[in-house]
Amino acid sequence: VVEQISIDEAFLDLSDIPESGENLAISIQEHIRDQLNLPCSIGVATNKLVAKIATDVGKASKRSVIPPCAINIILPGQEADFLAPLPTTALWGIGPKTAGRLEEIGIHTIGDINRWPRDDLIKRFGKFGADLATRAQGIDDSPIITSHETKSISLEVTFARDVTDINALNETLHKLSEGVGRRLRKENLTGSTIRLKLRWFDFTTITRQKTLVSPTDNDKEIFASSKELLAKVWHSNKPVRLIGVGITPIGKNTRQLSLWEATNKKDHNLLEAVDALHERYGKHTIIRGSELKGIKQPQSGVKNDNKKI
DNA sequence: TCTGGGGTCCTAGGACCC
DNA sequence: TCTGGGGTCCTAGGACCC
Repeated sequence: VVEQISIDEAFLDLSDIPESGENLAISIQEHIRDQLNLPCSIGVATNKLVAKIATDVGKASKRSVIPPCAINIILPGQEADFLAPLPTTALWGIGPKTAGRLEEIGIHTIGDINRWPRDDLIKRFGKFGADLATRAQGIDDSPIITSHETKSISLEVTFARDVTDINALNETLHKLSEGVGRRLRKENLTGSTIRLKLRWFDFTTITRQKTLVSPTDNDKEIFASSKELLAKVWHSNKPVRLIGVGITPIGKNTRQLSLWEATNKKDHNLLEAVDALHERYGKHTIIRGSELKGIKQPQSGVKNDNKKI
């Protein structure tokens, strides 16, 4: 039973395998080295929380050796003792802000959390405080989750130089909207809330969102909404550093009948055909002319691309 | 330590409905 | 017509993770 948690990390539930955790860890590490020629670190414990931290601690302790290939095993019953001396930030969910708040009341290590009255943690941090108290003891009964649904899709870019030109911003928005639409269709998903993200030149960041009447996977609709949101917040004297488009919440593509069904279907088929061309021959194979009205044609790639239709 | 490009989850306020 | 309670949805932002 495997839960992938990022591009290069996973939880494995080995409880039904008779072999010892240590032997399994050694053989997994060997296989990865032999077959992929890659280093990896492994933590073995009775739950995900402790296994993850065991990996981090093991990896850090072998940092001088390159590359780190640690195996760190925490025996049942040793969880709290293992965690006690570690800084609070070793715990999932404690970042710089929360660590700062804990420091203020004299909590520096996970052991300190453990000694602190649970009720007071709850008073200060709410539900999160209760969680903290439990996890500081090394208790975690969260299950291994083998599949997860996509909950949102977003794309964003940071400009090399801050942008004030609304046409340039719209052009970027258009490309991002296409990218988001493409991913939706690829995963056979639709979303109903379009979110615009803007980072101004001074690094302040805002988001603006709009919920559609019905879910979509259509570039045009995503672009229209994000463009509308941008128009509401854009100031000619406020340079933009980053712009992004996202969609949420996500549902399975249950194409519902609507008054515009015929148009919708045609549009959808067209987009899927374009997706297929892009996938097969590259991004500039085909460009939608009608949507580029009033928007400068993208410069990159077009010049040397004789496949453009 | 910071930046960048993804994500997730939580909170809080407001609108709206019954 | 007004008040109050409860629930849901939407919006915006923040903290955190890899």
